[in-house]
Amino acid sequence: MSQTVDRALSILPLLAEGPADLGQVADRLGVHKSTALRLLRTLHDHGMVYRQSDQRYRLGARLIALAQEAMENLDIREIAHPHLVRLNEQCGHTVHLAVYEEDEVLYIDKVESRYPVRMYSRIGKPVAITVAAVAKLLLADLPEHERRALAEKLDYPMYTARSTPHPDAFLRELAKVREQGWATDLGGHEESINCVAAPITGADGRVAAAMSVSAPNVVVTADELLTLLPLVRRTADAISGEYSGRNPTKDAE
Amino acid sequence: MSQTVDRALSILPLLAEGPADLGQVADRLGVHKSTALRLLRTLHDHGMVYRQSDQRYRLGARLIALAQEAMENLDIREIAHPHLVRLNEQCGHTVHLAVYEEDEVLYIDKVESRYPVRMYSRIGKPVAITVAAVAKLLLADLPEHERRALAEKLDYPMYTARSTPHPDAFLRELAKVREQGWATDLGGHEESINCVAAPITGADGRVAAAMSVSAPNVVVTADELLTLLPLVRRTADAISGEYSGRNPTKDAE
DNA sequence: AATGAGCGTTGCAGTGAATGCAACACTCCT
DNA sequence: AGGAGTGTTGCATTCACTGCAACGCTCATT
Repeated sequence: MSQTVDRALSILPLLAEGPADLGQVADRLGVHKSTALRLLRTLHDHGMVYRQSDQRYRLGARLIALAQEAMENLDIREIAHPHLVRLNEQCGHTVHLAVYEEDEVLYIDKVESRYPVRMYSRIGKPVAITVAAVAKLLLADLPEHERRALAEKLDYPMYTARSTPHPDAFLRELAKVREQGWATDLGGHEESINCVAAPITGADGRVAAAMSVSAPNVVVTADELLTLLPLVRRTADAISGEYSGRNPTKDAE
Repeated sequence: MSQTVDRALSILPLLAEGPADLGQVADRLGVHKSTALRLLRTLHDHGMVYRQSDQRYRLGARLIALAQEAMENLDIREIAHPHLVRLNEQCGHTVHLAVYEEDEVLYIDKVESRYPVRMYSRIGKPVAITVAAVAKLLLADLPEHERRALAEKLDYPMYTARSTPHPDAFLRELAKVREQGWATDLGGHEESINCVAAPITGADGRVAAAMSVSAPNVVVTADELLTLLPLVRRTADAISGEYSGRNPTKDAE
């Protein structure tokens, strides 16, 4: 809506790919160098971009700090964290918490596996939306038309042979997930990694977040992992209860 | 420099404090509601802010994702991480990695203590700049005038009785740190937590990052923690060597 | 039901802020 | 020295942003 701001903000994802100099930024924005310079200067004043010693620009520290605050303000995270830790203590595997927002699913918390073999993922990283178990739960709860529209719009990268190949398959999977109230990803993202996930619901019954337990084949088989499902669901329900205010929040934890 | 962008970016820290509605944003920016609306819309289109169900705005998922990418692009982090993990395995305490950028010091990596008592800190969070051991190292390396200017500009919150009280004390501490090549924080941020830190230098000899080991009194005394100093310095030097390209980067780790 | 307050939203006219240009400063090659 | 490639600045033009005022909507209140 606002041309100037639009252009300025377009610079950020561009720099996220890697540092760029003034000319490159101007080119990719399709504006004159001087225009790009002034936009970058404004971003710089706000700490959103940083000028490194070779004069090129990259994303700045303030951006990271802001994102940090943004995450801390997500109160579901606060509530869920101790539960995730407890679950991790019980099963030993990696535990994730994710939320959906505007066509993206994001990990917002993680408790690392206690086993030496860990999976790669990072808090703040967008999830592989077409295959991740948590993504399925979050998308399955969208209103019908929104879900369809999103499914059509997405890319369906074939991470592995078991990745969701196309919108139809995805929508069928979502229907199933919606039906059963939990989800899995059995090697759909990385060949040797399986996940089981359960939804966390708010006071209105909508799915507010999703959590999962992930483990590589070398540690437990998919079948063994599935035996954890009741535990995962109980944990998710406990978080739901607290989040929706059914259980009074306990100060001492 | 650019009014519109300036205003738009000013909205972000404002929302970082917590969700706000249109009127509040407009007031705090000192602009008309319609102006604020259009700025927010643009931010929204870029996923930088999110409109929650009660219509209020908060920071959005894209911001978090961008910050994530920004951190992954910091190659010093990539290089340092395995060293930090190894150090953690050796001593068991919390290990931090921090960088300085435009008047701020930011934690960019962290390996959690293996002891049950952990300290609070988060990747991406700005460091308590006047007391943290890593901050001292990073600031001690600034050019004289810049260091003075910054020292004058900072706030000096008295987190504890041992916090740095004022610019003079801070500058003296920085001089000492610069001299000895390592730094400590003995209860200056939290009464019961001590840190030892060492600098990581780049090819040009400047301090590019700093790392620290932190532990609460209940686990080890300050004196015991200080015995780890040689180990911390060796680790920092190893990272420095790799970062500055003196040691060829080993693919197999 | 009707009233009104408190929001967010939209069209519009005026104007000031952003734009692109061209000239300049600077560094790094050859 | 010359020249190519940067980033930077001043300036005139104009177009995009602004503030206003009117509208629509939801919620309380009577």
